[in-house]
Amino acid sequence: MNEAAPAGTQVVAPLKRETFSDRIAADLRRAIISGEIEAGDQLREIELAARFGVSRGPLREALGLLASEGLVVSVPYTGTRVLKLTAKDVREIYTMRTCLESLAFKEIWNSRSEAFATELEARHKKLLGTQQLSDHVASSEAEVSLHSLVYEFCGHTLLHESWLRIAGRLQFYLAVHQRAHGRTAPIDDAHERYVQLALGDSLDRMLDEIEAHMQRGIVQMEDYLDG
Amino acid sequence: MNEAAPAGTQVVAPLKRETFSDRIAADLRRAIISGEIEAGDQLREIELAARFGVSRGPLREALGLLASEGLVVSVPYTGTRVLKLTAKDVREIYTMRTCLESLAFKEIWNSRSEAFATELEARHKKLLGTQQLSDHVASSEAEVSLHSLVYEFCGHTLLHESWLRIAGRLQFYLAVHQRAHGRTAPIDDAHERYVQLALGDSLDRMLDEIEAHMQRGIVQMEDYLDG
DNA sequence: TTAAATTTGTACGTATGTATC
DNA sequence: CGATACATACGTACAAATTTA
Repeated sequence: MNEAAPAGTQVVAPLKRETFSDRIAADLRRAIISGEIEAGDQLREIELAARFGVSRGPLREALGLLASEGLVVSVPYTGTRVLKLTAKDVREIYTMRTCLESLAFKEIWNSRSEAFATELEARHKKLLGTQQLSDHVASSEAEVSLHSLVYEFCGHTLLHESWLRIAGRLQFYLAVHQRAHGRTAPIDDAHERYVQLALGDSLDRMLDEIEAHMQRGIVQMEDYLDG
Repeated sequence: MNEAAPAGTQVVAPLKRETFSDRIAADLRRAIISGEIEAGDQLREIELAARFGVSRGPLREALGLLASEGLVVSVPYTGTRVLKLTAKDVREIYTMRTCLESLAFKEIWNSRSEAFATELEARHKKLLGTQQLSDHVASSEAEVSLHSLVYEFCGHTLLHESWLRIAGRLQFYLAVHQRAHGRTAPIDDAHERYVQLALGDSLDRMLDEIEAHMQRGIVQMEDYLDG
């Protein structure tokens, strides 16, 4: 997850050299989401340390980061494995999202800026682009990025932090789901109405849309499991 | 090669399932909440490693855990410091709680068990006990424990996980606040109505109570900052 | 600019828990 | 049940990178 600075909020701080752990965590995250490392696979410290050209210290640190995001599961003295999502997990992600995203829109509603609107439409456009290219990874990333915007702009640090913690799992699910589906997105554009209402003038209708949007996500998942 | 066991490693006690990191994280958490280590203090790795009789490895792991709970803040190459709560932080904790706890009660409402009721009253009783003893740490722990119950019973793993991530910060704030106040609790029992409605038959009234309960917490904090 | 303090990363050895034969 | 292989957990010492004074 990139800590995208909102448009207009120029980061003054000189780019700090990221630590090895951060770089490795990012690489591993990408490998997991892209499916290069499959769900349930064991992550061996020595093997990965060699692969990334670092020692076990930073690598363990990176695994710890991914574990705190829930993307991998560590059991003391036994090992670390890539998360295997269950239907219950996905359902929980969606009910959680409904809760968090509703709060985010309540917080931001009366202070939505021009930059917010511009960036929202930009990310929507980007999402539509990736969907046509059938790039599962880019598409899932774009979808998460679109929904991230409200958290980035709402000014609620703790809420944003909580979102980042489940965003990785969501993107993981989206990528897996889309790969299994063989297509990159729902047939119709599920985000057209979302963007429109987010920039509209009725908070209540937006909150209803969030609820409905998430409900559609759950139904889609359950249909996939049955079919 | 070590010919004899170095002085620092007399920890020959048989390892239980708990790793060193977990034990140290728990010890540090307690030290921070109790005020033994003050807000803003720097946590030096070698110093702490010596204090707990472990090497840097497990200690860094423990710091990573606390950082993921938000109780300490790490900056690469500069150090790790104990969280210093701002008024905004506390406000965010309470709005977040409103959001999460409402969801928890919605989830559990139609499946509240007898065990849930029993345990809720037990924890309420325990809270009242600690408040009379003027034990700030125990009191803050008991209050967090009371509110934890619904998350433990609602069956929503992700929600419970999200709660645990902010529970530490909440307890930290409660302990600090109560120490500064010189008393352990609000003058009236703020949880009487909470428990009563949680076991009642109106979800809507419970949700209203959660909102009001959190609002009281915010007001109390702001009064304290002004006075 | 230099120097000190601290964190970060590397290397290798030992200890311990888990799993499997 | 025991032996063994394997991976993680932990210890120590040293080198490198970064920030601060």
